[in-house]
Amino acid sequence: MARSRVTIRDVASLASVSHQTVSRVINHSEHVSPATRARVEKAIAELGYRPNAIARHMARGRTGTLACIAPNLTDYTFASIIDGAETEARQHDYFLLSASARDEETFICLMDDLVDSRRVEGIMVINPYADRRHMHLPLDFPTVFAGARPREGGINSVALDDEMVGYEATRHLLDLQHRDISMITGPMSEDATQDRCQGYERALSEAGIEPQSHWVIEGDWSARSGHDALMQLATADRLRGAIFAQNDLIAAGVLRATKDIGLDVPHDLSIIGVDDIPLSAFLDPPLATFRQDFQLIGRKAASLLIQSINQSDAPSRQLRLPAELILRRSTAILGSES
Amino acid sequence: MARSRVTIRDVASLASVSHQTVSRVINHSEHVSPATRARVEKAIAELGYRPNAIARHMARGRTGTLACIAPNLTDYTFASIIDGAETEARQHDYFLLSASARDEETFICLMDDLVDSRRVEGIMVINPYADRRHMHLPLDFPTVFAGARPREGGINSVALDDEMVGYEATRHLLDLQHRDISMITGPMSEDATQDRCQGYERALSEAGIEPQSHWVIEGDWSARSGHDALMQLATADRLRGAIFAQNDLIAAGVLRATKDIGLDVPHDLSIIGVDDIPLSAFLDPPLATFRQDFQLIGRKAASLLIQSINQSDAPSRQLRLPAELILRRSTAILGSES
DNA sequence: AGATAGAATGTTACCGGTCACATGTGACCG
DNA sequence: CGGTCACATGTGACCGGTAACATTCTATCT
Repeated sequence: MARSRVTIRDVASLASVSHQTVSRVINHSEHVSPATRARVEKAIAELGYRPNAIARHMARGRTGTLACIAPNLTDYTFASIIDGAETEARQHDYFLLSASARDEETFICLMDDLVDSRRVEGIMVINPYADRRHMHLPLDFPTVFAGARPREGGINSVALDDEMVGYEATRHLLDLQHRDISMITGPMSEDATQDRCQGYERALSEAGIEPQSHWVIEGDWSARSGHDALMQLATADRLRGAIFAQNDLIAAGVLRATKDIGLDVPHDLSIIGVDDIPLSAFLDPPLATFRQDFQLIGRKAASLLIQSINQSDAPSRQLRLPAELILRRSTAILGSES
Repeated sequence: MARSRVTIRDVASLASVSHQTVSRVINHSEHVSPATRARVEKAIAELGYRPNAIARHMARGRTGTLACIAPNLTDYTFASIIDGAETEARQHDYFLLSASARDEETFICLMDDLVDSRRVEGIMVINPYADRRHMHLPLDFPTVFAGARPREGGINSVALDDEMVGYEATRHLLDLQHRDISMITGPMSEDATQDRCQGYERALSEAGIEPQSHWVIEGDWSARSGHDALMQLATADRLRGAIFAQNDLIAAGVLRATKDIGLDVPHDLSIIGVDDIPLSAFLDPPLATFRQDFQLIGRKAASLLIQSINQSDAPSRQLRLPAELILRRSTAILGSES
């Protein structure tokens, strides 16, 4: 292929200048006379020269690449964060290399291949507490957590204010007169889950309600787990009032299950989720939820990461973003006619 | 940070060998005596040496990186393909750099930054006909299309057999005695859309049914477009029998709309989709659909790409994958009681 | 024993840029 | 008119590996 094996020295000799002058031209340096610049640019065009990114990285000692590591790339929330991060990164002339690390072992390998071999300048970790992967994070390496707050200080992070969302979701149900509010959670090992639980408990106790332990069922963020949890509540005859599903997939599973056992939402049961995934508005009934701006989380995370690469002494920052309540037909005042 | 600025020469001098010998050790070359190897390995461990990937790329003239370009990274189908590709790539010691190119201009920039500057060894393009982006593909550069067949020969591709799926989806509805089969499509500019249309028409004509032009409504793969299309059919009083939605999002929108106008699925209307996205089983009613194995598409695409990088004379291949019919409650025999 | 093959190891150039510094040139100054 | 300065340009080393070839050493063969 014609696609260039042309080097800076080829251009130099065609333009009868030194390779350094060509370098100056392609880097838009001052100190090049207009005449020379024109001559070099002509030569570049003539040969179809394009600077070799790898060689440049080699010489400059930086790679212009960030890595984003998530448990998988298909989860809508992860993918949106990555998408936002990628957009932001490219605006700062960085590329984003995304990798999925299903398990701890894969994560370790990735750290080795990406960080230790200096292929990337910084890493963004989505869901760092999925397992013990956070134990294998490199020290003193630019890092940002996206979608989760760090357990220890010193790490940049951008995340939803989970406690607040848990609080507000519960508050919303309380405002609708509900007193019997179950919750279906994500994995208890994750901080987002626990924080949302805390918000839930705070709202309940503020309302003078003693949280019942059997109101809380642990799920795993999947629709299937939501479905199963509702069935469990139904067979235990503990199904009444309202349900706070810690994400929309769980809520979707719950909705599905209500159909299966002939329950009317919101008349018999109010349901609220978190995330506002694209299908939430199309479920039956359309799902009330808290909208997270995942793209924004990704963009902010990337921008924080790039900042900490450029000035390593920058203090680390933990950003917490609010969520927006999206009212839809899955919640209603207790006892209201549908 | 301690994280290595250690070079191969540092290791060499500590182990009292030449840097070349160290290179041999880290590349598992033969021709290194066990004693020397042990000494070098000890030095490597002692210094915490890790080979610099960039320098290696520089010297070897290859980057070990592939690029995957999609209109966005959030669409479930795209993300799954990417996820599969990433997994496969890593098994072959490649990294996958994923980038989203919302528009043609971004796509051109990406080609420049990734291909012309030789940052990647091959590119995988998802949805190459989203706009005129395919016009800007590099010639003579390892390329594979994922999820779309190429319009001209010579390009590797892995895609669903869209014509077949269109045929079989329609066939399924015909088998249920339906004669009035509308279709809501993706953008007509995309080949997948057109191929599914062809399958639809073939099935109808084989059944001796003259396709009515008003049976076909163009959507854009979104749930919103499905919803709107159904409303359009309803107001035109052309709503009966069955609907073939060219993807599950459209189908989800259709289902939502049926609720809004008080239609019972499948009693009043049978609906079938394509993709089997995770929520399809949780819609109401659960959506009958054709399951695509997106992960597989991604894996095969990556593997094809890597093949064509390693032997540039390899003939290009166009793979077409089948889809599996997943029967759920959204279709029924015409006139059956629900 | 000398020739010879083959393994083990070293030497040097090279990948394609950038960096630090040296040099050349003309304008301007007193 | 010599000296200084700013700007334009060139030179060579260097980034950290790998490739190609050279060299040394040992074992085998005639």
